[in-house]
Amino acid sequence: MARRKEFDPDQALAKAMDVFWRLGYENASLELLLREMGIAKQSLYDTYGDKRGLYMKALAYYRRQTNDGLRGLFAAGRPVKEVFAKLLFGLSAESKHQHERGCLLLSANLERDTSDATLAEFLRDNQAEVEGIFREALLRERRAGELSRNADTKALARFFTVTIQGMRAMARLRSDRKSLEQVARVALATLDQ
Amino acid sequence: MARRKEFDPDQALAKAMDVFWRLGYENASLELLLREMGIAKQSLYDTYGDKRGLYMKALAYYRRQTNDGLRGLFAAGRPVKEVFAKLLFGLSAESKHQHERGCLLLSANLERDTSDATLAEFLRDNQAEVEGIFREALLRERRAGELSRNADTKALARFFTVTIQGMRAMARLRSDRKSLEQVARVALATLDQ
DNA sequence: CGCATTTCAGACCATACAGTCTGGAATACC
DNA sequence: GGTATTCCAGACTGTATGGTCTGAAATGCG
Repeated sequence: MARRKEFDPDQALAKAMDVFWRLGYENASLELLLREMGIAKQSLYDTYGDKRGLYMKALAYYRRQTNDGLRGLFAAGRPVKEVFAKLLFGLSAESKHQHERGCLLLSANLERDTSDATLAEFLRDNQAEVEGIFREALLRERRAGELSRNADTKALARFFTVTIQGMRAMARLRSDRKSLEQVARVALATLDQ
Repeated sequence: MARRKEFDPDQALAKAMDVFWRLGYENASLELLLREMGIAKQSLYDTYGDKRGLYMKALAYYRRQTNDGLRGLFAAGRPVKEVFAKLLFGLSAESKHQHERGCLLLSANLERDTSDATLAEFLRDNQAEVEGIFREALLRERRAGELSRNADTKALARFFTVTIQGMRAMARLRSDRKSLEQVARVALATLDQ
């Protein structure tokens, strides 16, 4: 029988995610990844395949974490507008450091080679998932009569995923809470029709 | 005296911009740049400094072109909402190829190293410029009484720069005209208050 | 025409980096 | 305790890439 791994694959993956998040795929050198993960090169290749495999696993990890968080926010049964407000104002109030990191998946989308079909599919799927979370919450609210009967829940869900991405892009450049909150207020007003 | 350049620096720059636009900074190899620009390596270094210099000049070129276009759109004196509609629906109707290319400056923002102060400053400046164009148009409209007296022009201007960036991010992934138009409609509704 | 100067072309160099190989250490089972 | 198996560490390799150097060609002015 063999000896056990000396590191926790999930914990090391979290570290790798952190590096990719800070630096992007290209600028995250294997050397730095290994140092931050605290494992040997061979262990990385044994456990995650190659750099690309590690990257994809890190993206999946991030996605799961983020979307579970979203589901938690909307599950509480609070008014949807309140939850969106919490989301957008929460984003606005993040630290400069967090603003600069932005969203790992948004960065992945914009730095990716457009011919990378696997990654594109993964990101498309994620976008659909997020839209689905938003849409279900909006539908619940509409059924409960809290939202206008003819509100277009699909359009609104898409609109908010787009708005969040736009805000993340802006925040990465200009970590200015006031400006972000201005945008948030305008966006939230679309729910009062 | 010396001989003249055998190529048009501006035309070659446009070609370089095209390459960066398609592939991003990292993936645009010097070899490909030279091939597409149709010049020799030494000429590139003589004319543009180095790869980074060429990149920055290409970004500036793109910015000038894009923002001149924006100014032209808003200058015509048509109702601002109509112009924003033209902008957002125009974006929605672009080809898949155009959607995949997205916005060079948005990509630059998201693939950049966060410690790159020069590039950050350039992009911040551009964002302010775009917001300024939007804001002036909104102010004109408000003075003319076409827009609610207490409309927050600064907030609206920011909101639309954010929306466009979000839509560009989404379009890069999912070139789906209908979805984009849904988002555009929700966003445009913020102007009817 | 001839010279000074700049451009062009491509060989050349240094470096960074992903990925592989090798040898030794640790560990679980017999 | 011995042995098979897996892990760890780091040397090594091949390659791609940005950037420099050298020499030759072109060109404008005197």
